[in-house]
Amino acid sequence: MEKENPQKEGVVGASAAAAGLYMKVMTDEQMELLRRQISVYATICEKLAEMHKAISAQHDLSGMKLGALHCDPLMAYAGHKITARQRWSPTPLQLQILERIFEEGNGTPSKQKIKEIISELSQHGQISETNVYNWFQNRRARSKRKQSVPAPNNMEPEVEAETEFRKDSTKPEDTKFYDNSAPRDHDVYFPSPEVDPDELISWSASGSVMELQSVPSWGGFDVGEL
Amino acid sequence: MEKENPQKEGVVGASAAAAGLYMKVMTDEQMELLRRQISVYATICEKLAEMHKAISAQHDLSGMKLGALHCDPLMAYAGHKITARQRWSPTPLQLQILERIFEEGNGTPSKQKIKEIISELSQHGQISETNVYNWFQNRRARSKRKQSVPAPNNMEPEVEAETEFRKDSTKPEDTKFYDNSAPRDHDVYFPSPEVDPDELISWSASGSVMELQSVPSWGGFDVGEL
DNA sequence: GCACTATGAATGAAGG
DNA sequence: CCTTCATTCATAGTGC
Repeated sequence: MEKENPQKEGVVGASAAAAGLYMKVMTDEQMELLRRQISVYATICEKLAEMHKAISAQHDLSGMKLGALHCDPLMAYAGHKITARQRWSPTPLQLQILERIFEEGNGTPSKQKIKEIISELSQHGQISETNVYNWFQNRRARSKRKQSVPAPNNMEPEVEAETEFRKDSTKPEDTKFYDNSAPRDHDVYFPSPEVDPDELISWSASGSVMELQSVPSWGGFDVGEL
Repeated sequence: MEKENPQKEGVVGASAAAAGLYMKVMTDEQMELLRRQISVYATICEKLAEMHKAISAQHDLSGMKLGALHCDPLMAYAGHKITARQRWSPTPLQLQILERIFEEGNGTPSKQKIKEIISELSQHGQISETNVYNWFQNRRARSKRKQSVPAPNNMEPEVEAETEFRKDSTKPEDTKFYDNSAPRDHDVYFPSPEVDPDELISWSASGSVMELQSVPSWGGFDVGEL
């Protein structure tokens, strides 16, 4: 309730930036893409969980009906939970394709194009033309707003006390910035759960998990701790 | 404090975008996003390690409790509290102003109004246009709903169990793509729709975790430029 | 501590 | 295209 310390946050951010702690170049698009990718990762993880459960079940009972029973919590993914969702939502794969097409500079979603896209996307799940159309519309509008970040010429020497205001102005259109109540600085990047490094080493040695995507930018972070 | 005209920034941003090369230092916002994502990543790693361990152990001991124990948290990984990501919350003062504006019959929060509101609210704490926008949107939707709900008398008994119990609160942030997609093939995120437990065992035994799935989409990760 | 609630935020869809 | 609505997700705060 006492989150009335916006100014402070701004100062902190400024000092941190000045320290060169997180000076990274990355566009919003890239950020978004990264987010999507990791999202896929999360999904995969869940899927793995399901598999694991299946394996476990296999050891006990070889019955096939176990599928429904054991994966009950995960049935959400399996699909049809009683009634169909009223709202369409792209599957990760579809999303991938859509993103790709979107980035291809094919800014104009023409009817013809949509038809093609549809035929491709329908391979990965149910989809309709309106879905695609809407998606592109929304995507475009969104990315338009996303473009509002620190303007380049903001790198003026005077970055002192004015920082908070500058921040405000740097994200005019859309800022899902949740400072306001961020007394702590950005020292803690991620929780780094109590994972035994040994375990991680075991699998990381046999199969390179983390490297598969090879996100160079991550090098700037303490990912090595993982 | 309108000395900072958001519009000005917008123009600047536009020109930068027009240049087609909007390289910029990461904002706190971006930083937050990235941190969060990495957090998820870290969590996933942990879970993967656990699972791997569980599976390995299972080969030796027939005890199922181990597997179950490890599996549960895996599915519930969604609980990822990740890092402290504070979402914006209006300060009491801001809230007052917002409420007042809302009651003023200013039911339609147009872009221009938002800008005005912003410049006023920013004096009392960090805030962005999106925050204001969302606030009004939510506010309106909420009051609208509150009105229709208290009259269930005439309402037809919606026997839809569709509203599933979301109390499980263990929903991953990425479950947005529930289903709705493929009754016939929901291999959405995975190359193989119906995964054979046998295959899983094979890879789990070999140790290479990520290779098995060979997520095609990931190959397209266009972050090479990053 | 876990479950519930309130609410900020994301996004698909519709309207103009 | 741009704006708006509706639905849903995620999380912070709160009560058991």
